[in-house]
Amino acid sequence: MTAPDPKEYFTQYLKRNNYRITPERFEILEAVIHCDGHFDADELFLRMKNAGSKVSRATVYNTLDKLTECGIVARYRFGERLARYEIVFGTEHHHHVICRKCGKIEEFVDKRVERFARDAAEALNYGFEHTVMHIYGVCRVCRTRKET
Amino acid sequence: MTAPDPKEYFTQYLKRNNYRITPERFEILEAVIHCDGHFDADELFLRMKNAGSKVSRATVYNTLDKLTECGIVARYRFGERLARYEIVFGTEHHHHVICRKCGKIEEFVDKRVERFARDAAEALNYGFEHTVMHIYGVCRVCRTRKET
DNA sequence: CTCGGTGCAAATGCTTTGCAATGTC
DNA sequence: GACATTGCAAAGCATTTGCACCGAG
Repeated sequence: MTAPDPKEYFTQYLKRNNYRITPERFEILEAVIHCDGHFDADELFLRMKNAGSKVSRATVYNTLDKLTECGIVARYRFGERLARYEIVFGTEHHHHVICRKCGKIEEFVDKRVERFARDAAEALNYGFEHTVMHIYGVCRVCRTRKET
Repeated sequence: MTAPDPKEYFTQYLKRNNYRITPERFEILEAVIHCDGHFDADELFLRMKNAGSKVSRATVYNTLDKLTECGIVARYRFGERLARYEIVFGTEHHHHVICRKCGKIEEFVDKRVERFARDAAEALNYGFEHTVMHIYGVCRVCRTRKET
């Protein structure tokens, strides 16, 4: 059901929408594939720059938009101003638990979340697309340091 | 269980944390109480300014932080850079369904969501604080206009 | 050859900060 | 009186944009 390879999938997506196939776009996709966990746009840009890439910040932002549009990566806002990204191509749909003290983010998968979301969307007559659930709390480590 | 009046509650909160009781803070709380639905910081600032208030933007931001900390208002990021706020004092805990085309935001209450979030947090050994669920879809109106 | 894409730097927009003046405790 | 809070303007930060050049189709 999902294409076997994100590069292949991205190529199809670009063609289907009459976007151009450029080396920069694939260089960025390659870098994204090698990120694990969450990353932000500037972090990705700097990592690529340090690795000798010549792509510009603007192109990184532009390409992350395209990758988000086609569902290869997901964009999150964890109550911050900056956007965080994550590859979701070929992975199971999951949600996040965030520590309000140290910012650590953990993931969990539970099919029920999507069911709730779908029910709510239908009840309000929306065509469901996707849902984001963030759970905020304080992790075990931060709770044992007992200040504030 | 909740205090009867947000002003009273805010006063207690400020005292408890050795923050000062200033007229600006209560002027802002008053304005927040008269907002219905979601609003952003600048919108609130401008509304107050037009109504003749002398409070500064900085104080509006500062006070919204305090109101968020003590749970009188909630701060959301609906995938945008700006933060949106809403009074939640004395209201039922609810979630949001957002139209990806026109940006309309509707609310829904589902007790299962919070129960579920609590379980998930505990399973990962987090002290649960709160949860945010955003559901993205396309509203009835936007679906009937059938272009992209 | 035509436009969409790129790199750069400057601009934008939301939010925060520095600092001197003010007002709460 | 001490020090948190205020107002103002300037700074900050993530992101977007304008524009001249480049290269994919």
